[in-house]
Amino acid sequence: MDDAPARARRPRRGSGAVTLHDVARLAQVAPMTASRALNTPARVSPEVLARVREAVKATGYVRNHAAGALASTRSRLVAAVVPTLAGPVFLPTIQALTAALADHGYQLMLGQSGYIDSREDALLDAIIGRRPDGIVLTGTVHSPDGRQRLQAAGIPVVETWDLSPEPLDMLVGFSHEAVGRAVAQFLLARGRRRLAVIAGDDERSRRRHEAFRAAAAEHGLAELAVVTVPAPTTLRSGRSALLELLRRPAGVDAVFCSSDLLALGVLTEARARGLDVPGQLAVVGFGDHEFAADLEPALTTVRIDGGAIGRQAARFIVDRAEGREVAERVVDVGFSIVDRASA
Amino acid sequence: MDDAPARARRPRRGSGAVTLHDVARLAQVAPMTASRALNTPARVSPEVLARVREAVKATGYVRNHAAGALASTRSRLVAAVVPTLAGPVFLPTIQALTAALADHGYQLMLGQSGYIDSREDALLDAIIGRRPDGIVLTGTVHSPDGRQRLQAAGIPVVETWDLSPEPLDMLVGFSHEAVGRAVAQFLLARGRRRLAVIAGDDERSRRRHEAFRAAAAEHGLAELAVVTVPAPTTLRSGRSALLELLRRPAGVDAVFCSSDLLALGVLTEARARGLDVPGQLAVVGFGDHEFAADLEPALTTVRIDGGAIGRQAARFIVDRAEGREVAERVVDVGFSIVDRASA
DNA sequence: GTGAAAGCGCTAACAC
DNA sequence: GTGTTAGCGCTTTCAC
Repeated sequence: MDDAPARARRPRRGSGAVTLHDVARLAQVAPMTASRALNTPARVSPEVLARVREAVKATGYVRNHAAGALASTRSRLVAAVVPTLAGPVFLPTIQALTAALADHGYQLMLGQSGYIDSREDALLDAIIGRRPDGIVLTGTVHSPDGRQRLQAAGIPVVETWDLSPEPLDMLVGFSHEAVGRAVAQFLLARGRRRLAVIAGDDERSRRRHEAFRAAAAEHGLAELAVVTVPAPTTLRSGRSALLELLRRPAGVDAVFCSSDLLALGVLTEARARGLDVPGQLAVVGFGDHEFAADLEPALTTVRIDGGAIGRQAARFIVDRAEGREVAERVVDVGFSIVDRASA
Repeated sequence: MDDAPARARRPRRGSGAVTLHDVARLAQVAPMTASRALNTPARVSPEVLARVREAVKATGYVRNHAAGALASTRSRLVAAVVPTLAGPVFLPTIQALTAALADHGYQLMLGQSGYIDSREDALLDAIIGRRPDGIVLTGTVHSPDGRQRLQAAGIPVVETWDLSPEPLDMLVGFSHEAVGRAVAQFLLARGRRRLAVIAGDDERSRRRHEAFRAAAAEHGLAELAVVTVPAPTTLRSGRSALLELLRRPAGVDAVFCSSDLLALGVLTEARARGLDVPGQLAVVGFGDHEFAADLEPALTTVRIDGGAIGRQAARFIVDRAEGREVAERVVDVGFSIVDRASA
């Protein structure tokens, strides 16, 4: 008695799934009322609410978010872009972000920008096309065109893991320069003089070791041994980097590695060559990866609270999406040097 | 001269962004033609194609996938569910999956099911609500209700990292039982007799070590020392598990760990106590994590090609989404024991 | 508190 | 090859 005759005229499209209309009909209310019962239960009478809920159960209805997103221009989808998932660095952030968003009914879309700029732009377009309620960037958008498109899209953006001077929009991170300086001072204070750096060839670790170098120079140390390894960093490159360092005639008594994995490589290679850590060589990592505390010797490293970054990013996005203007758009989560046995 | 007067009557809704209509108007074609120019360029005349492309550039148009999804009932969104991102086990799979899907214009949605069943069901609903073109499960859906809803939704499902006897739909994995047997035989063939297992307390590693135990029993070994550690496994729990093993009076000359991280913990603790590996203790890991080859001693482990699992899962989903029926719904990617120094 | 009407931006189906 | 029409399933707006 409903749309059966209409169906004869036109072939059925759509998914064939239960719709809100079906629920509404069963509950004997208007579709709009059913919608309200699900979204703002407080604005609906208890009896109607009960009937609708029953109908939902009876039909096995699951809302179609795509339709809702189209009508309301709120997708409750948040995109996260990482350079790559390979390094473990961003994992805690992504994990916390996913969880925090889920708590508010938001879902995470993941994109890997890789190291090719053209892919990054394509990814950005794919993301914007989905009209997410927010975009979380771990890593930077390189192309000016990409940055421009992001701004034009009017989607809230959170940049993370950095404290760039000109944020696109919102920002949660820490100062890589401050890390570099702090580690240099830490090592200097312990009497180390022949400093070295093993750094991934990415922008941020470059900035850390530049600051490290500058701080060392201020203390009268001219020479800094630097080995650059390709990102993402691995245990293997840590091993071979130490080998390279040891070949240098000047010698080395402290290494600052741009990741804990690299540091583990250094530890491994040092042991293989009978080099005493920290006696002959102090080793400092970066990230305070879960395994750092339990290494032999326990790894001195720079602790970054990746989870906090993810949670703050989620807060930023959700606040914006719910229409709350965020007062402070930049959050510095800081860092700390965890002083363990290796240095 | 177009809809300006209409706008006066009703307040403007929508996002205010450039729509396909705007592009079509500028290119002087019907919206449908503009749509075709973007989706099936081959079915449009070269001149029209050029005009549309120009209009896209001029306006900075980015398609609204949500609208497209609603109209076409194809979201080009694929959901992936992992128990947690914490362990590094599924990373290569997720990474390969994300990349392979992106190559075909699909985007990944990530969900963490955690270890709570109610959260899993909520997650499933959130996912189904987005009407993804496919769902990739790493780990199992536990609740019968959840499995039921998944099937009812009619969304292609790929279960991974396992070879369950009753797949929901499609499957790509390997046999955990076969792994357990193979490792037991490997160790037995090398003359090890006092076998031990350090296993995460998840379903699969339980099945690996059950098979391991059975194979050992077949060879006349009655006793098997087992230490169970909470998932996700860590280096620390590897260290303390070895400690516990060493306390047993029977002694141990070989350990099969349910992850490489656990094995690294065992290696670390063994060294701290002056225990020779592989002389006094053979150590076998699981996963062939990137660092395994470069440990000291290099870790003998079970290699699983996580990337291949991800790529095959992507192939399954994309094939289905494009309407190609997949002939073989189950793919066994197998495994291999990488024979290195630690055993 | 509830309902009717009018789209959100796109594409399937059918003509021409 | 191109255009017209009619929705996809939901929510906004406005009236009651």
